[in-house]
Amino acid sequence: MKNSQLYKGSLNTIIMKLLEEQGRMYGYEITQKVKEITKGELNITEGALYPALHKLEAEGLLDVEVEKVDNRLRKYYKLTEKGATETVNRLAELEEFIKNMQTIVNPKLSY
Amino acid sequence: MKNSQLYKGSLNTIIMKLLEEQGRMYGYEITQKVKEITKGELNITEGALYPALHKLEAEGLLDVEVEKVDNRLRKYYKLTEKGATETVNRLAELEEFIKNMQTIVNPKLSY
DNA sequence: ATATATACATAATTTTCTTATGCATAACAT
DNA sequence: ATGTTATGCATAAGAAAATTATGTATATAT
Repeated sequence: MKNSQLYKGSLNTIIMKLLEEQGRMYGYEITQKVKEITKGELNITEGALYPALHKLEAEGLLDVEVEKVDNRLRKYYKLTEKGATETVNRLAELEEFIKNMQTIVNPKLSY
Repeated sequence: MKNSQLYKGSLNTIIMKLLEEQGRMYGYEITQKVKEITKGELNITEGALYPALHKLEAEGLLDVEVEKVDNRLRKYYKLTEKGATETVNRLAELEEFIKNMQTIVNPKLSY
């Protein structure tokens, strides 16, 4: 990812959320999309991304379609049915996580 | 921590924030405080906490004072000057992280 | 020609956590 | 009195997830 180790553990959720929103994406596209959304702050490294995609596929949460565009290979990923269900859970967990972290950072705002 | 791996990488920031706020705390107290703040959702395990405290101390970010209370040992930790400075940076990173994650989860709300 | 962008992949290592275990005292319930 | 829960620290083995460093290959811009 980047310097801040806070992103550790959030990569799978990020991937799944983007796929839920975009329908289907290929690896490189995901890295660019995240960079764009976070204004360059979060850079997903290939060494983290590709193994993560492979694992999600192995778990049956993603499906792959290989296509050749401009003579270059692209592997398009999309959520399976199981993956879509799981995404809902992960996003709920993420919201809880964010809420908890905000409570820790700013205890005065939570009541 | 708990089930959700999202908390990976956030333990150091949590410890430092609490110490900034509370002045000084001992390990067990930190686990209880976090449990209380998050209404039982986040349980810091000893296997994660103590090595983290030792590392922060080794990095010169924390100081320790050992005290005996009720015939039981307590190791009170507090931020060093270096630790206090670093805490400011880590909290800024945390706020950026939260903002970025919220943007990813809910892109419509960011403009 | 050379660098940058696009597009995938994996291997070695590091970081961080979980799980399991160990020691010891205090408080509480039966 | 005896067992369980709470308090308080610690470390070791293993798993999970990342970083860093490579490797391959095509396209595009300078």
